[in-house]
Amino acid sequence: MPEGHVLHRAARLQGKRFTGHVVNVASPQGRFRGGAERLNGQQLDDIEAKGKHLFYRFDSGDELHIHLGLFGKFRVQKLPFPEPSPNCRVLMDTETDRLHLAGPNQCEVLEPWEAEAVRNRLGPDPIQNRPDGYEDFLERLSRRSITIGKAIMVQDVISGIGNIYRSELLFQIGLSPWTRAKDVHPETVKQLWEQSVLELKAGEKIGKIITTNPSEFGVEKRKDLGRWDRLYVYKRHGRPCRRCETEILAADCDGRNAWWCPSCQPD
DNA sequence: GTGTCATGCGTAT
DNA sequence: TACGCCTGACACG
Repeated sequence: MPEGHVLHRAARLQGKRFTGHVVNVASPQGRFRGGAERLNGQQLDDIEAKGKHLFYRFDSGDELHIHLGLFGKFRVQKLPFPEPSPNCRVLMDTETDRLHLAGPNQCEVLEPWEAEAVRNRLGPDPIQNRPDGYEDFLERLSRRSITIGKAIMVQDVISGIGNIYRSELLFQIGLSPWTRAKDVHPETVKQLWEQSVLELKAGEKIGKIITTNPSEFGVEKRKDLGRWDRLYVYKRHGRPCRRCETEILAADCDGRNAWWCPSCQPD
């Protein structure tokens, strides 16, 4: 169940094992017909993540486009390979390593221009953190007459943020999810962008979403935080705010729950 | 065993 | 706003 940090981490870790190798590609589940055969025997040149999307570039120019959706899961395996699960959509093998993918929302082979179109549609990615990232975000945001809580989940506005980061980032910068996107001051938008860069990069590094500060809990490292001490507001409705003790609220925001502190994040 | 929920997203109404 | 799609973990009987 991935937000952007998971895909960047996957690209980085899989890259170490698979790029530069000629790979065997198969689909035990059989729902990647035409794709597996087309990629089989090609060399994998590069893996790129943007937002929640992954692009595997092969030497013919073909790009394997994967979006995990809510359920998709990668497993990287080493010899001796275990039996693939029946719902395995893609198996990609080198001589020594195997990538096992199950349950993706999207899994398709694209021409380079098609893959480029997917990437161009997406808003700036905080983990890529390109120089024009903030301006691009601000510009895409200012066109939306929706709340900021909705807007940062729209992948065309900013890519990679999911439901956990939405609530956590807005709490961290003290912005109510119910503020209209157009009304957010550019300085606050900048803060939101910079906080996104910080948190998503941290998430990519450790492979977990942890937004709280360990020192607030009397421990040194994030990994020493208890399971329930890692987030400020996500799924903490009815519990006291970690900063001010006010009761955390939850409400549907664009079809999914958002959590916020009404005192730290006033409307 | 069955039911519910989840870090997502596209399409129809 | 509702539903379909993809799967696994967990709570409950």
